[in-house]
Amino acid sequence: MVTIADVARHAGVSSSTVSYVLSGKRAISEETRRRVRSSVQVLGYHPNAGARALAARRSHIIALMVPLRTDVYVPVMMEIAIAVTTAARQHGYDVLLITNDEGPDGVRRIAASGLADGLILMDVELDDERIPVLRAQGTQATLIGLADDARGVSCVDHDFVAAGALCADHLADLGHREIAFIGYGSGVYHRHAGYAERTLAGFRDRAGQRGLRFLHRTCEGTYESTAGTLARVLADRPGTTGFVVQNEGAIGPLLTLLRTSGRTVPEDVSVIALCQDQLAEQFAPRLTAVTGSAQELGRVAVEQIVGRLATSSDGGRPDDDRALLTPALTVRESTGPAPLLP
Amino acid sequence: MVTIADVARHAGVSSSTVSYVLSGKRAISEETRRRVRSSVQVLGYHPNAGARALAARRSHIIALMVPLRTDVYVPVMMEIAIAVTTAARQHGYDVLLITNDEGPDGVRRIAASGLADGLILMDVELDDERIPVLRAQGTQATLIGLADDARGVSCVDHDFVAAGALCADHLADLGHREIAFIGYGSGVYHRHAGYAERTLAGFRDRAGQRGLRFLHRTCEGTYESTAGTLARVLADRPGTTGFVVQNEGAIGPLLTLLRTSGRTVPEDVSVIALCQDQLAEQFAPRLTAVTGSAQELGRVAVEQIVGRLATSSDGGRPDDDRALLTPALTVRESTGPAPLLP
DNA sequence: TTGTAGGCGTTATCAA
DNA sequence: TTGATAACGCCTACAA
Repeated sequence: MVTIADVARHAGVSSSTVSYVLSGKRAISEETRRRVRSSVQVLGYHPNAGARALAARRSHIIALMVPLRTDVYVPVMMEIAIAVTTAARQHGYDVLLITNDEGPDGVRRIAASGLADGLILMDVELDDERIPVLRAQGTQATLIGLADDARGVSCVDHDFVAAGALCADHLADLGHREIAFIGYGSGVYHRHAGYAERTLAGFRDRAGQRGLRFLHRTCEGTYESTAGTLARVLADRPGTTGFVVQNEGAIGPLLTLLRTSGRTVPEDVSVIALCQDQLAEQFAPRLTAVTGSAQELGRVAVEQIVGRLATSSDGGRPDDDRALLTPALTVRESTGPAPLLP
Repeated sequence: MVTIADVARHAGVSSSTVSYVLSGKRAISEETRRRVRSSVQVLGYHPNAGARALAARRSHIIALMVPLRTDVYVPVMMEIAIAVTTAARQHGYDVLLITNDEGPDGVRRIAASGLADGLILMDVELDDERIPVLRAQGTQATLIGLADDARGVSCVDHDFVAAGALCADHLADLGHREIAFIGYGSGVYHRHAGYAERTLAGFRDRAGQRGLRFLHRTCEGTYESTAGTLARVLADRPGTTGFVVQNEGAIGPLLTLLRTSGRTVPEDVSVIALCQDQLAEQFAPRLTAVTGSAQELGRVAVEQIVGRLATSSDGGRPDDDRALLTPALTVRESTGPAPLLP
């Protein structure tokens, strides 16, 4: 292993000079800097992470706590995790992956051991046990999602309320009057998953303002479940001409079932999805969709935690930021003007 | 921060005793062990990770390098990542997430800094640049996937050859004689992605042995692409009664298109998928599928790397293990006896 | 069975 | 602008 002392010897300077060249924390003559840099290159020196963490009292690691549960749409989680990792690297941080099932103890372990300088928590519940722990330990953290009491942490999430409203507006603009909202399975709502409840609330409010009649039905995301849901919808409201789908697994079955039942999209019924663009593009017809960027979510989360870490290590008290990312509507082939009344 | 010295004082012993109680590396009287354990509890002591890594010259961290690319089916990647994380914790390791785009330099950085004790590489290419780096640095590693020259590292992967053979056997057993193999996009084969090539090879060989006629067609996994692929298949081989699909995105479209074209599954044609069981269950009819366990893959990868680390820190030269996980066939509703000749 | 003490590689303070 | 040097917290060989 090549150490800072090796580099110092090779460059003919003291090890502290090497350290300062690398950290940029004090003025170094051009000549010395050059020599040191070159020695670092030649010897292939990389500072020992443990020693650095010990001396500087910062590990330059951010822990990312991901859900084990898979009722969340997994590709989105992964996209966020990768965005976090990429963004973190750009700020000089590495990312430690830990799973939700470690719970509050996991948070304690990571913080108390100094393994990570801060945490990013995914799949946050409104009343999340980990948040008090963070406050108690004075650990810097960012939540992806919203919580009831988020004092002492930062938050970032998609603006699901706006996303729901966008769906209502788009269908209303096209003249639809009877809408069905196909949501996630009932378990998701019972857990009070923020994204599901807030989307629905945003849709409901805007639908009310625009004079839409609508009903909301849960759906497990399998073919059978979707078939059952659709049958009930059409029985309860035969005049339904617009569908909002917030359930990745239900999209394919829904399109198939509509076709089977003799309804053409978008001439007879319009379908708008709340899902990734990539997924929306996969169907026929390609789906009009409301989307939030997972990449952006990860990037903002990293910026928040890095900001908190910086001000806290400068002795300051970080602001509790709250960021809501604006969703975007992309109109494709699955929505069109409401059919004329028969 | 509570240190080992705090615990020692609280328990009325020396800090080395605390260390030994925690590591179990020397005999400790029952009484002392009890007192130390209780002090650890009371004070909420967690060993400082940096100090530990520095002194013991092991970080107890495994780095997991994941692909940025998303033409791999993402949920599987995530499942592996989570399985790795969970399994690693059971061996006392944490997992550092790094992305493929760091390339060989990333491997160098992680190894030279001592940030991680070993690496697990996903999405390995046959001629992967990172492998020589690993050998050069003497870094312990496990590949998920196979490489041409894997000396100095361990490997684990699904037995895709066996998976392909299982598909051929199942359809042959049911009396099918003309089969179409719907694969991934051509880019995947041009990259010589092992899983794609090996599955095809396994299928081809067994198909030959069993006297099946078959053709292989690439497919991008969109609706349009699947439609084009299917049209060509049916034009080239109107007598096709069996479909093997190794492309998650093409499954839904294929089923829809078969139905649209008046073919009933499984009475007219049989469909067998190479995909996760969870996905296979989502369609109607539920799909007969050949599956490998992502969880198992992650678990074995961790066991391999932990094993390597153990023997190497004991001064030994680790074996280069090569594990192939046997896939399983689950018969569901999408395959049945070949129709009688008209 | 337990304690003492040196060292792991960096950072950062204090001098020069 | 640069150099010594004392922490940082833990592990482990050596002593007792």
